[in-house]
Amino acid sequence: MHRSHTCGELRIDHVGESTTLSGWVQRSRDLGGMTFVDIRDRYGLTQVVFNMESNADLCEQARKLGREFVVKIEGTVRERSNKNSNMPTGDIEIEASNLTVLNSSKTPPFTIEDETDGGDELRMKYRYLDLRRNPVQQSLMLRHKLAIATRSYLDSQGFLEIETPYLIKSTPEGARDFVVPSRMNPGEFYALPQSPQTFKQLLMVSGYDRYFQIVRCFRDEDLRADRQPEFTQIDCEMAFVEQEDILNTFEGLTKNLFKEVLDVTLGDFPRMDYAMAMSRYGSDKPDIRFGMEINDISAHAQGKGFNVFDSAEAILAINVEGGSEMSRKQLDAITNWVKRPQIGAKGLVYVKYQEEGVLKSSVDKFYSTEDLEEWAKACGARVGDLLLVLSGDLNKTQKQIGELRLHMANELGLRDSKVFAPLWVVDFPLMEWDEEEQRYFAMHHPFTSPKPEDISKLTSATGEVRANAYDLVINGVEIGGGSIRIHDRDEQAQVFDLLGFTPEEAQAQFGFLMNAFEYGAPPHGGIAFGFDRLCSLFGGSESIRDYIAFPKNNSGRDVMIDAPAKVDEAQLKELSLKLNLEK
RNA sequence: GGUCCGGUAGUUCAGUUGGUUAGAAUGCCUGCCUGUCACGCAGGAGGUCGCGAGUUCGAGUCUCGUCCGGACCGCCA
Repeated sequence: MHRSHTCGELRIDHVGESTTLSGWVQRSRDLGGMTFVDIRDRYGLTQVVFNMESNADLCEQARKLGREFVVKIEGTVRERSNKNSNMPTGDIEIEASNLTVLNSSKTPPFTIEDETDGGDELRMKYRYLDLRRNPVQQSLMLRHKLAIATRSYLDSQGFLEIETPYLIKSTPEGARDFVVPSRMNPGEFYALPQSPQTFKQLLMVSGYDRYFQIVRCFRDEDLRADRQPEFTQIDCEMAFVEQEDILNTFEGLTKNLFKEVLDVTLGDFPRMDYAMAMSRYGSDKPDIRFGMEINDISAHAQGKGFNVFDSAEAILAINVEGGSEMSRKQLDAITNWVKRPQIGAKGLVYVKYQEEGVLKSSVDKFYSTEDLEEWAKACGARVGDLLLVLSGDLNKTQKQIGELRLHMANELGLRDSKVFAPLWVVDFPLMEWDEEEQRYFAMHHPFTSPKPEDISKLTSATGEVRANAYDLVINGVEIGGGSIRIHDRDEQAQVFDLLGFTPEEAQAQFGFLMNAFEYGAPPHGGIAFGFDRLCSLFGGSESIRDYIAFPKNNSGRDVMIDAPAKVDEAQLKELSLKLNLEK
């Protein structure tokens, strides 16, 4: 037996008991006559004491222990004379009677502590050591709790977890596929699923009317802090439902997870249509933890001789409460921020509401105090506030000022990770026009149904058709998204047609689905939650990598195992593949 | 495909206008120390300044290229 207790469980009540602990040496303190060694496992930390007086040999052995040695300690639980209230086991210590080194360790390249001295790169290379650190273990435990709570809740609601294949077929729509060559079918490839979308719809056709799966998905696109090439979804689908049923069901799941895992009680989620989200927040995933909404002041700002505004399609402003004290330097910094290529604004106009009747702006030459008061009124600004104004093309300016809104909120500390503001964004457009390719693309995916009242516009005003699609947004993060699907063959064929598929292409790519619709497909719809993002939201971190045991780096590499890697010639030959590495 | 930031001791970083032997903290090693818990004290070892060219009397420092890491834009139905 290597242990009778974990390193996190012994308390004052255990005093006098004999115990066996196994774990890693966190740190040792050699005081000459006695040596303290802290032993760590994922449950906690326990102090072991060795004394020259009572057992000199053992104490000598203990002095030789290095960090991260794996040891087995046999001894007696004793009350400490000097207690440490900072640790749960701080009232007791183990007086060792025996010490076994189960394995030695090289000195790790970084310290295995909460505040490690290791940088990201090194920690990823030695991820197995990073995973020993308490904050990382806490993150993975949080992930586990969320997964268990999800399964438990959905099970209680009658959902079945059903696995779908990972080796499927590549499709042209959507993200790039990861592709897997087939040895037995030379020249042919599987693709890894971007989501189990079509399979879960087929399960609906098959009558499994409540399905879910915590499932890995794959997309061969560039990475971000919140985007990995393989990621996990809580993928769900229901039959015989309308949008309202889905929203209620998964609002229920979300509330339950917050209650179970964080003990946070959420009220009912507000609903906001896409058009309003864009006009008020400049984003389809608004952060509504704070106000600072976007105001259109075009009516007040045009026709006064300021050419930049007069020639703009839209003039949009946000009101930064209490911002009128900002220095020239601060305002210049904000101006530079919006002018960065990533934002791409040409410039920034500001108005400081300094006192009643005193408004100072960067465009005083063109606007009177009365004009500026009009703006302030339109934005609900009061004395002490600051207006920030961007102008230009409506869609672009909306997004830019939406970004500025988030930037200012970050600067002002308005985005508290302990506060949760969920909402449903609904009524997304069905399709978006792509200038480059001169065709429509499905905004959600091609299986999304149009709103019945907009179906008449499908061919005449395609871009105006709204979809039965919805996103769950929390704190400006898209946590989930879904739709009521098309379940009628002809309607699905029409949508493929609008997306530029020939009937033959549609049949070749998605014939299996459309054929299935001919055999009694029930009305159905669903949603998928980004599970990694949900974890990071619950854990209060920006990066999902903290919640993935073995994540990929910025370039999609696993630096620990050094993947991807070349395969040898024989392997290529077996797969009937030849490399063409010219650029 | 693009923009920006970074790469100096095991690690995290500093390094002025281009100028003597490249520093700090921490970790590591040695010694001392009986109540520490970031123990303390004393001493020591540890460097291809990512790599390659160039400018210069002289490059960690400037220029170009390249590799690696990070953030972002495009992309992500």
